[in-house]
Amino acid sequence: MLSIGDLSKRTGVKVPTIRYYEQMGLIEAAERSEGNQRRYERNDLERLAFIRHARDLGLDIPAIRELIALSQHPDLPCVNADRIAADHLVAVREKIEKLKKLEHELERIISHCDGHSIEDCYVIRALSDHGLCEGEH
Amino acid sequence: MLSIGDLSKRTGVKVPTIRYYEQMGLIEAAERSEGNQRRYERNDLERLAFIRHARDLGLDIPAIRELIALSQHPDLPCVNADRIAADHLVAVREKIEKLKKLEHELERIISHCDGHSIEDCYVIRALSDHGLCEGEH
DNA sequence: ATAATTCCTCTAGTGACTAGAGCTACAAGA
DNA sequence: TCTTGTAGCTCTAGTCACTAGAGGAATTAT
Ligand SMILES: [Zn+2]
Ligand SMILES: [Zn+2]
Ligand SMILES: [Zn+2]
Ligand SMILES: [Zn+2]
Repeated sequence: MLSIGDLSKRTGVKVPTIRYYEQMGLIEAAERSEGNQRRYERNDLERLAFIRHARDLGLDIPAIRELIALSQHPDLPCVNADRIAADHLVAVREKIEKLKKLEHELERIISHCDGHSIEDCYVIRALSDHGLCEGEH
Repeated sequence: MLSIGDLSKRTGVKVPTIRYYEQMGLIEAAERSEGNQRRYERNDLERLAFIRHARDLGLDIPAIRELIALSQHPDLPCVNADRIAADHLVAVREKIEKLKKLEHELERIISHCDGHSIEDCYVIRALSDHGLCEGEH
């Protein structure tokens, strides 16, 4: 039987975050000690590691909730789980694309400034006028 | 004299967002009509376009506030403005790096699943065990 | 004059936590 | 056994950059 602090140390998930996940329905409400403190078992540890890993990979809470639900029906086909991952990959790629455009534009803007007065500053001028940009954002 | 709705249409910034920018101190409190409605002039339009463009480039509100303050001292050297842009570029690059790692890991995970049952699903297995990952996140 | 639209302020909600207040439970040492 | 210190509990509010909605007033068009 682990306290919430033990669980936290072993998974690297902070104590308030564990309580938050319980509130969000990712973790079942834990058993309680006589003094009303949460007590966890080994499978809670696995569940929490799963959640943490999914979060580290950028999945949001509704997606994780769905994956947990799916993982409890081992006989079902896994298309839905695969789709969640694939959709997330698409979203990640879109973010990368947007950020690359920003990176490109920022590089260009910064390199065009000679670093003298604000009056001539290309950074300020570029911000004032999107017409100076190469692409859209 | 423009109403807040006119300003919104010409800049593409939504009406509540304009009021929010005023509250955040990015725009000076506008003059009011007899009936207490905001009335804007041409230079408010430029200011708002500046803010919008800076936001589109991903700058946050404190950074924009600082850039606006700087832009009102044309004789000062522009190192601080350039630094804000450069710092932002660094942050953008860091985000891109993180997302590329995620992209790589997600691609790998998805391609390893044969798409049969949940029991064998590589997506679920990979989420359960970071040891199956190639990198850190 | 009336109706339709726009405007006002204020509050609360978003996502995924984090911080803090005020209180209680538990574990270890004297 | 008592005491102290750490860890736990609940509840509220704050983060960021907005967005949505309520309830009412002003403006514009017909
Ligand atoms: Zn400059
Ligand atoms: Zn631009
Ligand atoms: Zn699968
Ligand atoms: Zn991993």
